[in-house]
Amino acid sequence: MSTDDPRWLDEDERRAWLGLAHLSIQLPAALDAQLRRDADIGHFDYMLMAWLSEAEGRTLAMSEMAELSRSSLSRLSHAMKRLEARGWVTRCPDPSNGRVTLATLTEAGYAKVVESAPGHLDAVRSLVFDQLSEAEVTQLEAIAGKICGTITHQSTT
Amino acid sequence: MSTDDPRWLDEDERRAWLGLAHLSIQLPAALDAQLRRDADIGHFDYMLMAWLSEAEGRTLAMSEMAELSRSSLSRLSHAMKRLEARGWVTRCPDPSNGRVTLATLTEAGYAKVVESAPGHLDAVRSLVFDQLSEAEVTQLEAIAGKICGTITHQSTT
DNA sequence: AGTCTTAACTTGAAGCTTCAACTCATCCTA
DNA sequence: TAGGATGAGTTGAAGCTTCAAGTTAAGACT
Repeated sequence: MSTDDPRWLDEDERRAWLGLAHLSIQLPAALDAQLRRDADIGHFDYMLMAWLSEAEGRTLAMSEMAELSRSSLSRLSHAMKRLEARGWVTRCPDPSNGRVTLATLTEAGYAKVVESAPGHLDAVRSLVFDQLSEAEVTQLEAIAGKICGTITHQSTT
Repeated sequence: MSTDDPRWLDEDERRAWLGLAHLSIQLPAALDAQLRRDADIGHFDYMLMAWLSEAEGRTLAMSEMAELSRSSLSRLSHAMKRLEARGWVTRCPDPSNGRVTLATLTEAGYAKVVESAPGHLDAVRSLVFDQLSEAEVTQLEAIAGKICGTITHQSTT
């Protein structure tokens, strides 16, 4: 793939790259820290429960969750084992398709989400959206969409 | 911090948030995968060597590297131990200040960076900058800068 | 029916990160 | 100048993620 004379980044690109690199380290770390400190749960695990809480019957198939959370099935499976051990979700085989596993949020799990959502939302607001203009929010969506779209395409190709 | 009636995200914000969340999962994973596959090294470890390769005398203090890479000293220390074991860096106490440790890239380490840089650069180009207009590059820098600035401030405050 | 392949997970080990505790050096202050 | 505080870094254990291998179920082919 690489040529003998790669096109290096120009000054603008370099600065943007540094910014993006820092962003993708610091933002997840900050959100994770908030949730761990205030709710004793990691960001990934929280997101899983949040997805479940919004789903029909608070239930989703493992593979649906893997897509939503952009994670491997393996990572998801380990995470769900943790959540199951804490009594926040249950898993059972889908009666209509034996190789699908359905995960359901328990009452306790739902309560946990409801309890920790405001603090998390505050963090997202104050770190991200309070800092950006409306225009920047739109730009951010476009930029993220383009990059993620490319990644998804490249790995399937 | 959280009020009883948090301000939820509106539709635009929600989409932007989803995009940003996916971006900060997928982009690091994609870059890490490229480097691991093509150069048998992780993205974080690679970045450390890249920083060193650009520094005066290919040498930096551990704490300088921690700032540059936005990582904890602990994470850095473990990573440097890996790189040291592979013969790519050396560490020694700063003669002029006994509590500073200076890390230096070895010849082998420099060669490793030179060898793997083009492939990594290609990935960054094709995933990020080939997808964005000049305007978007500028926007990205501004957006990332604002968010990271806030995070840095909040944790020091 | 019997075998082959693929899909949807699960598991255990290895690797990386985080956290808390510790060491050692330097600075400050009385 | 002794004693405490702070700064820089290391270490080991615990937790999380990734990777490779294994399991079970559903189609597909013969």
